[in-house]
Amino acid sequence: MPELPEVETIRQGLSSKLIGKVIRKVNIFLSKISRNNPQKLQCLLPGLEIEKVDRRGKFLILKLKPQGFLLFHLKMSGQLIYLRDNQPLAKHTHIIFEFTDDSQLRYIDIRQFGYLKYVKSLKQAKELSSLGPEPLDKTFTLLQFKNRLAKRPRSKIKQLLLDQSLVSGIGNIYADEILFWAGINPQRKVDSLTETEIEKILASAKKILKEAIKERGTSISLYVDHLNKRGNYADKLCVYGREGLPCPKCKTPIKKIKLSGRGTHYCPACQL
DNA sequence: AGCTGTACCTGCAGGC
DNA sequence: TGCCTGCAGGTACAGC
Repeated sequence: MPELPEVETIRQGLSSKLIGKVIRKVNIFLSKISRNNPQKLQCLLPGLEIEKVDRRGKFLILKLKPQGFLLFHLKMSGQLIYLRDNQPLAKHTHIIFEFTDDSQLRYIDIRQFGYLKYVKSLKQAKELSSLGPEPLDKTFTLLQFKNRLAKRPRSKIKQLLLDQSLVSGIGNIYADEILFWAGINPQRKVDSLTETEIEKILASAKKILKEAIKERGTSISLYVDHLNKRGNYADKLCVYGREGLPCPKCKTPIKKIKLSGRGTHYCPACQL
């Protein structure tokens, strides 16, 4: 479910709640969610303090004091919910972090694809080292984007927007929306794109991701923030999930195709 | 190297 | 009502 704007919304929310909290106890109900030995993790975490809440691509990172990091990947259906006190267990609650002030952080995941991993140093996290640049980073420029795309000239543009090693954080919803705003057909091969078109795609990516963060993410079905609240960007989607509905620009019905295994939505008239 | 299909899970919508 | 199929915001891996 969560792409960059959703994970960023959760990061901001958790940052306002978790900094300074000290872990008292960790309950792991479904051991496969933990990439570390669950018993070891349950021994190691109590007493550590949350120093900072970061995000890299679609990873959420809790920086711990005096040392260590907790990495979360929410994959399709993971949720991180903060609670002031003990509450009835939601179905599919797999991990509970209890803090010394009795508040809790719960990891909930219907499809069980997501995971948690503890590392002493971020250098040990190979899933982070293979990530491409942050699209909203000021240092991510047209030149850099162009050079990265140029390494895969025969690939389809949508496939590359989804490739986390090329640029991190974009998923299926925002890839479709980005290409709509750029007026580019998702099936276009990179070597057919002009410099102006690549520039439009980059500008569109920055604009849409920023707007989606402002709207606190997109809730189609499962996504909620750290307080169980839905995001508002679903109302602003132009193509994703709108097969057969009129294009907001030209009223042509939105088309849905399958592209590298993913549902792909676009306007056949506006996106050339 | 880079593509495709499959696997990992549960839940839901749609067709019959 | 219920059974069956396909699909879902992600990614890793096998096999070509």
